Amino acid sequence: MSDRRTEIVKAATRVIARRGVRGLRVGELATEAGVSTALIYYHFTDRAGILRETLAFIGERADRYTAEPDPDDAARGPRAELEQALLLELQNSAEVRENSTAWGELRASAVFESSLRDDLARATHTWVHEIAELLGRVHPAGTAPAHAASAERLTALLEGLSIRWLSGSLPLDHARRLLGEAVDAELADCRPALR
Amino acid sequence: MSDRRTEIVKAATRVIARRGVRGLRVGELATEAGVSTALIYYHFTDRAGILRETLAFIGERADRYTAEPDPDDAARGPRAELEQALLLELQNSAEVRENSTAWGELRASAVFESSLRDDLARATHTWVHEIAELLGRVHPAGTAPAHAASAERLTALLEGLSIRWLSGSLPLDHARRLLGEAVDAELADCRPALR
DNA sequence: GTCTATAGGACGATAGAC
DNA sequence: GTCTATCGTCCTATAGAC
Repeated sequence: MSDRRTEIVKAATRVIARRGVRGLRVGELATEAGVSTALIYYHFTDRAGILRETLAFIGERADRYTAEPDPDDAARGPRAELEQALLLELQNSAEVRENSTAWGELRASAVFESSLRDDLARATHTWVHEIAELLGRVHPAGTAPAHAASAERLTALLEGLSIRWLSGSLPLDHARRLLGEAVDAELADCRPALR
Repeated sequence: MSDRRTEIVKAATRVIARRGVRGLRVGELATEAGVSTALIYYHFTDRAGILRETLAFIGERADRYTAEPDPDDAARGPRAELEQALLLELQNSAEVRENSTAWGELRASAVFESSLRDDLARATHTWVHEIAELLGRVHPAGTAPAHAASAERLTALLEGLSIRWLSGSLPLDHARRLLGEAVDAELADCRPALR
């Protein structure tokens, strides 16, 4: 991918984080990227093309967060790695906030645009799988299906807490605490056995 | 409120469930309601006015679901009432699906439109409070703060599972099972005591 | 590859008759 | 209260020069 294309995709991520997928205007994207609207159509054919590539970029970047743990966390063991992989997405840094916002928008848009659903389901599945694997390393006694279910609950909870945070219904530190407690509960493994 | 206004608000709920808050077109709403666009502006001033009243309607209707339990569930005790209050929102009936979709859109829109945030936070708080109260009746041994935290986790999880379902990343029966297990886990109360 | 300029259409909102 | 008709704006997409 050429540098220009990459620049435009990154600019699109910023605009989506600011205005939403459905608030993205090609003109505003052009200004953000410092190019003309015509150049954007030259590279991406149409608005749907911009969205498709940008959402793929967001999915990959979100994946990288969990797939490539911080070496410090890795050194502190799988438990720390797990907590970090989840809590990392509840942080008030510009990049994380941008990614969470864009990911939430991707999710919300897919409800009405079926063309996004396959990519989204795939990205979700990959993410859940990575968390399930971490759970397996923290808690080798548990079964694989139990870890899969825990991972699904934790990631869905994270998405729910994240959008509450971003929509102003839940302070960030409160969201982080709730998620931390949920991780503890999933690891406590005192729930009735597999149904 | 006049009959016509109510009709239009209900039509707007259907259009929002079909196209999203940001996909709502006044012309399409007019067709759906069987009136002219001019009449809509006569009743609601502008597009924002339509949205404001419709989102208030959605909030109230969602609230009614949990606030007015099915008499059968109430008779089977608070535990059944709690499970129903939560699982009720994961159902493939037209009305529930419509409400879940519209609620999710309201949530997602509030990330970018601060004018919606106050109403949304209030509605969320009311909902969490009702669930916390049910938890207190199921599990009188627990403390109020613990019930509040459980209610926040369960409702946030429900929102996360709901949008995964609606966006095609999670089958409905799977979502229902994950939520049921989470309810069991919150009631098992084996997590480390209040932090 | 990148620009300026603009065509063409969609949409929010209003005017004015009834 | 309700309609038909339309205005003005914003936005996607393209034409054509460099």
